[in-house]
Amino acid sequence: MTLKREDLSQVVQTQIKNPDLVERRRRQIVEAAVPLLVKNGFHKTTTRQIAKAAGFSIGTLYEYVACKEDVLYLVCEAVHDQIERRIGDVLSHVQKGREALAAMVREVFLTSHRLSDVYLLMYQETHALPPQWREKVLANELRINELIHKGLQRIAESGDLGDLDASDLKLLSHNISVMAHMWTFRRWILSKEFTIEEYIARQTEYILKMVADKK
Amino acid sequence: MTLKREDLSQVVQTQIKNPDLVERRRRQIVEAAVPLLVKNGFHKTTTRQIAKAAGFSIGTLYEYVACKEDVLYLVCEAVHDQIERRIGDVLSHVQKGREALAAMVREVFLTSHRLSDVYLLMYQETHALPPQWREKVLANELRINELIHKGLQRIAESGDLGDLDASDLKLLSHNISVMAHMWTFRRWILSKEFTIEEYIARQTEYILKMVADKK
DNA sequence: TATATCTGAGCGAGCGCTCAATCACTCCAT
DNA sequence: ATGGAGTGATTGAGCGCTCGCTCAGATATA
Repeated sequence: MTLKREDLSQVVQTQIKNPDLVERRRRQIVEAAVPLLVKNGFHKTTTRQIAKAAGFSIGTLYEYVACKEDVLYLVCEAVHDQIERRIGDVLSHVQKGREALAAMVREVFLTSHRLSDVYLLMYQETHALPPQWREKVLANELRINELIHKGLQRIAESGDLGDLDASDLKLLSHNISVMAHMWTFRRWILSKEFTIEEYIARQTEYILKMVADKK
Repeated sequence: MTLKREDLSQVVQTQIKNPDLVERRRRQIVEAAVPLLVKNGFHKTTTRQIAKAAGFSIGTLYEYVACKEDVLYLVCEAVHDQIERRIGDVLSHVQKGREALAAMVREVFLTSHRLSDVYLLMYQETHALPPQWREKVLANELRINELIHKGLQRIAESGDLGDLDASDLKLLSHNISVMAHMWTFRRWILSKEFTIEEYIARQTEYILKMVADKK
């Protein structure tokens, strides 16, 4: 579910009348901001830098954004949007059984891998957001987890995953998310031992063990 | 292994002659800084606030610390120190077999739980440190993981954990760490479903499955 | 002409850090 | 005993600078 224009403008204020322009400029802002934020962090990145990288003046930046935090929020929204779409796609044609689980895990891990820079950024800088938006970002994270959870449920219904109750499935979905994020946080050490593919293969084995029958 | 006075003063500069005083004042600084940093983050916390909370003036603060980042570094050192000591203690009289593993896991999780505020802080603010010290902090994190790894090795040697090769044990130790940290990052949602004890119990089960024999 | 959008010099607040002055304490010459 | 010189530690007003944000005017568009 993409965040619609009206939703956005309710949250992030602007004086500009043309909604298409707002959307276009905000995309520019996000695209310009991401590499800067990833490289220097939120606090060391200046609004002037962002404006310059986006190709217009600070004055203009502040026509599309009410404060610096808005930029971070727009970035978070955009990223979660992208993640949700990717994982949602894979889940939409999910099979049954253990191979399906493996496929889902693979996609979650790869998505996390591809977006690891921004993911790290989000983990580190979310707390710089005003409370209201921090909650929105957390809710987004939760929605992604809900996708994984749904996938697990559907796979579990097919029967060959061992007897797992509802809260098992919930906890397992978080475990999968976090094991995926682990590559983001610990790549500096893990990549000395494994490639991303090896990492996925190993972790998939462990996940399959976790969902196996009790002895 | 506690950081010795000489080691510290090599890293964090000071003009003060009396080493005991340096140690005492720095303890004060850390104790005063932690709650402020946890609550407001590194960038929103002022050096004046820290000095005031520690009970002396900014001037004095800067006699024991060369820059604001030093404070964060001292905090990280202190926390890692504490974690390492706790986990080290438990591992020093570790038994054999699966109960030993459960006991170790329990301690790692509880330690992570007790220090979750500061742990979150470290994850979020480490990148504000100068590169040289960020590396030192990462190295500390690695040393803690090494402890868990050693524990796993010793337990695995007793034989009833399934056939795990060296890199299995390494990856598993990271999994244990990260599952412990998960409680820090996702307490806001996990605690709706589980108490910390329930969480530990469930995750221990999963971990035991992960180290079990292949079918 | 009227409206929408863009510009960037400049404002003002806040913050890290300094340093001249002060205080506290020791020790020795008287 | 005591004055005072020397040393180490503390103080906090204030400097210098950065950065988020504004707004009066310029520019484009219809």
